[in-house]
Amino acid sequence: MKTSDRILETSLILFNEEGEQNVTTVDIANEMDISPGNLYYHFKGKEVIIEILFKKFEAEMVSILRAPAKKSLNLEDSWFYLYVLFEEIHKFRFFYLNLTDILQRNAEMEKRFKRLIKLKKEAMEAIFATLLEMDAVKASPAEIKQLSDSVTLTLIYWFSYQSLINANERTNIAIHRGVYYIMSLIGPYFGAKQQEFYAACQELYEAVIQEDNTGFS
Amino acid sequence: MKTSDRILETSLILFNEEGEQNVTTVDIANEMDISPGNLYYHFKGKEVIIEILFKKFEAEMVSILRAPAKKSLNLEDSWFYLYVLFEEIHKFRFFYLNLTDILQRNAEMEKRFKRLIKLKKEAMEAIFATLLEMDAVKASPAEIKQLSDSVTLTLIYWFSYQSLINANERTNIAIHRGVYYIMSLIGPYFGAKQQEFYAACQELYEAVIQEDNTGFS
DNA sequence: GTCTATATTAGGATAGAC
DNA sequence: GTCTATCCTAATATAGAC
Repeated sequence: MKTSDRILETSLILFNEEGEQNVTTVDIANEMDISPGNLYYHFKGKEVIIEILFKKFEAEMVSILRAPAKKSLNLEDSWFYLYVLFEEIHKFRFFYLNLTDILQRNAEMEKRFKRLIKLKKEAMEAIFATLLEMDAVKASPAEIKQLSDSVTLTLIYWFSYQSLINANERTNIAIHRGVYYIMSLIGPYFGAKQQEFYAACQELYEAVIQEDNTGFS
Repeated sequence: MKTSDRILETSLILFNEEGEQNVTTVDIANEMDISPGNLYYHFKGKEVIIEILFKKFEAEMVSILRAPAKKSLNLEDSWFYLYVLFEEIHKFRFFYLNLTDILQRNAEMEKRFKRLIKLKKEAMEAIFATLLEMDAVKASPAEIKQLSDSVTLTLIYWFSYQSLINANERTNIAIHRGVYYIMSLIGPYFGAKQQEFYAACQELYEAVIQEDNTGFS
């Protein structure tokens, strides 16, 4: 594995674990057992590393977000899709945990991140449009807008919120909780048949959290 | 006005406007036309200033959050109460815009902030309990828990979210949007009569935002 | 209480040998 | 490509005169 790739990988791990602000270029170099000088040979500095990590994240996220527009998702697909989204965000969570600060420092990244949010909202609207067509969900256009907004907000801040409410909880559980939280935002708008699905998910959710907590998953 | 008070006041303003991390002790001193040395005569450093500001915020917030437990709020009161909460949070928004970082640096503050969130959630549950009793809202205990959670999350991250979605918007509008957003979370659980109130609020909301945008408010 | 001047430190960054 | 040694800068903090 090339040193430059290892730098990116190590940076991402450290940023996620310690918080971007608490990780210096020297920390990254130490973790890898290379010299700081070597790190600077590969990248101009920390800011550049962050930018490259952002571009990776952006590329992955865009390809995920384009999916619902291409192919209609049914209720089960949509549910699974939320897991994919949460996992992607968790993979680059350092970014979300210090959003204000990171974006304040980099106007270009700010612009692109905001575009990403717009995409997110549009993906949600596309999903709801499909669910509406299938009569899985019953809601007015205004309610759809509102729901998409709620889901988007939740996706952005879920892990921050969890670290306040359920600190040090396992990733899987945090994600389960997130998916279930979003489900219950949509709950009131489900059709009669989907209410059953929702209730089933509720049971599943309780079970999974129970299981995860006992450490047997 | 005493210098030490002016330091606190100026710090709060600068923190809110520029972001805490972008404001140094020298910046604060410059803004006040005093020397950095003078600032350090009054406070050991920036961290201490932040702690004192937090304690002020905490005291104000606790007294606000205790209100619903003491006195039952009807629907109109609850709506007004949200404004009060949003305004208080906005007054100390620098804190919320860099939560992860600030709390990471100060374990004591982290503990107390988390306690504050718990209080917030309890206040919400108290409100919903009252609305439930008055038949203004119809929801299961699980749904009440979920709603309180949603409202709490929204209160914490609303201004962060707004700065991503509607940057540089006027405070009043951001707060109106926030209150309306929360209303629409509760919307599906309103009783028939309250639906009317909700619809009226919706119109009011549109009007106020229109008015504010034209600059005539 | 307030100032000026200066010390300390940490993090970011570069030069030049190997 | 990698290392060692060193520099630069910004932010924090203190000493001592007034």
